[in-house]
Amino acid sequence: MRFTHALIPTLKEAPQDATSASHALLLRGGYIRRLGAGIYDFLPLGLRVLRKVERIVRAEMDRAGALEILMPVLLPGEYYKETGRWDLYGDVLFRLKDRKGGDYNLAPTHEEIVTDIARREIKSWRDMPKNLYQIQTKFRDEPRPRAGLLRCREFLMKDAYSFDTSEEKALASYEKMRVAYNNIFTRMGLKYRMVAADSGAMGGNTSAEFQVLVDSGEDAIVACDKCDYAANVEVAEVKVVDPGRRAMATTIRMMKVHTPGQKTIEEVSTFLNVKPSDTFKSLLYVGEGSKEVVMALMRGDHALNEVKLARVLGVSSVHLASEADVKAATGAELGFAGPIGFKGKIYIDRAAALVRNGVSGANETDYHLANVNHGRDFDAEVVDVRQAQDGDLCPRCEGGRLHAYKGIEAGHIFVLGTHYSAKMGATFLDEQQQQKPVVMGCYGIGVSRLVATAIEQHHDDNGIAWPMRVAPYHVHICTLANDGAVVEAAQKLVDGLEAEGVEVLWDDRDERPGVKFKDADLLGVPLRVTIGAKGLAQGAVELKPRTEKDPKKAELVPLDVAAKTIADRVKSALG
RNA sequence: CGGGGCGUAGCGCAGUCUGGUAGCGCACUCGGUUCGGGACCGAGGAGUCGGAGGUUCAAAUCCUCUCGCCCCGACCA
Repeated sequence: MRFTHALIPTLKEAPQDATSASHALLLRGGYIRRLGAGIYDFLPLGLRVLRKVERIVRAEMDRAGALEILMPVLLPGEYYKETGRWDLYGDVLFRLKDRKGGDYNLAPTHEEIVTDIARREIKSWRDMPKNLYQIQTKFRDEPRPRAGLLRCREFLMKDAYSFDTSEEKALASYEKMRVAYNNIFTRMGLKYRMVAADSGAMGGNTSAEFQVLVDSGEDAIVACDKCDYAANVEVAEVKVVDPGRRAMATTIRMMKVHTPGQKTIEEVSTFLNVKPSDTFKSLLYVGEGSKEVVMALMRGDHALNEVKLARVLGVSSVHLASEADVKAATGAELGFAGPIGFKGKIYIDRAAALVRNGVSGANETDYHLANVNHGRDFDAEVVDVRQAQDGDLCPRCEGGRLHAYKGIEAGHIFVLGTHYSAKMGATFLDEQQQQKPVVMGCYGIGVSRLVATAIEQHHDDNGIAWPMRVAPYHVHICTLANDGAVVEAAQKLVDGLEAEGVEVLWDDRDERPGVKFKDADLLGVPLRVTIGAKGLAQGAVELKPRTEKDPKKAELVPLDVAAKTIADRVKSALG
């Protein structure tokens, strides 16, 4: 493709509202344009990348035995009403009416629709296992679309659904998808971890997320450096470590200390010259739908995991008590809450329960208590509500340590069980002629999100650096002059490469070299070939991988073998 | 939904406080000189100042309403 025939509107400056790297580079490189909040046009280059991601996903799904279908985006409202998600989904669901006033919604996901297919077409145990998938647009009226393609209101997703006769068989289908997903992320050239995840509102039990590791990621995950344990911090297990101070005398008298204005753990521990791990952090929480303020006591240097606390309380979610509630519950300003004298229910984290002679708030403004001991000075229910953090011992192996990573969720696989099939009457007859609900699994990959994710992981100050398999073109040729020899050499190389199946972008614009190099770096095609008088004088073209930072490090490739050499380089990168 | 910010040419911005007939850089068009990491000179084209209403002799600027967008939080199969 000649640059002058293409539509690649690059920008020197990123639009001001693009804050993430992928968003800014996709806009600057002329890959996408914004049409509205969370709604984007894919320009030719962007579509090429999207199609490449799709191709990889499709190939692995097909290889895993899944069958591609296409379900509509415009859905009669009855299906979501049938499972209750018409209401459950709330404002995230795009709803509309047809001319007769009938309810419709745009598909945010397709469990209902695929389950409808199953209940009509899958009748016998002989019909399973089956796995149906599609690559289709999804619509979600997100509370807050952001970061370009990372969180859109309209986006492209691959969603697959497995149907089995039993929980065990469903696990086998799930396992197949796990393998396929690993293949997909590996083929895309991404660094990722499969992590244990919260199943959330999907229902079901077994689930794992595929997190692409990038510093700008929104999800916090921990992974062991020794074994394969990895989890979203929302669900990460923690190992209780006995600080070895249990034997320490607990006979030291508790005493009140004046700590004017010292509110945070850091301030208090510095002020009293004690380690944060020898203090208690008293957090006041309110469960969803409750008015009761409860106290969660953490070791000073530990963080609380709200998902775990919600589970302990048996509620869907928890939130920190308001400042007014804290004052009412403790009779003190924020920062001086403590277990002693607290009227409400107290939960203490397992690690905090081991603290000896610790410091806690006194429930009195400007005062703390020293030499506080659980069991001696106050009672509390011992629970696990701690959030895993970097450096923790691995809960699964001996000696491994957890490291914290930031990730972007690019895929999620679930065993759904019979949640939808039971509700919608998707049943089959088993060998004993028993009518049973099919056991389902669902497996999603954010295809358009993956485009952005790949950039988040593969870019530098100058632009994108695509992995070969998802790059819009394999080779970017920059001709530095419009004279006969250069153009002739370029045309020959383009022909030679294309004959080998290599995708070539030829910057034939009448621009200065600097402009072409800057744009080449911005677009991020993996291999750049420079053809100019300098190289041609030596009978060669210059080859430079996008990832090579030093502009002088180009490799001279003799003209007569250039097509073959470069094509081989591309093929080896494509595997 | 709570908090903050922004809407002026395709992009980045100034002008708004203190009302006086819209400007800069890049991009674009034409002419010329250049040509190995975002060249230079000259001449141009391009704007309902987000929208509606109001105040005023006069509104990008002041007032009211409204729409949109971004960020933080809440939320996120």
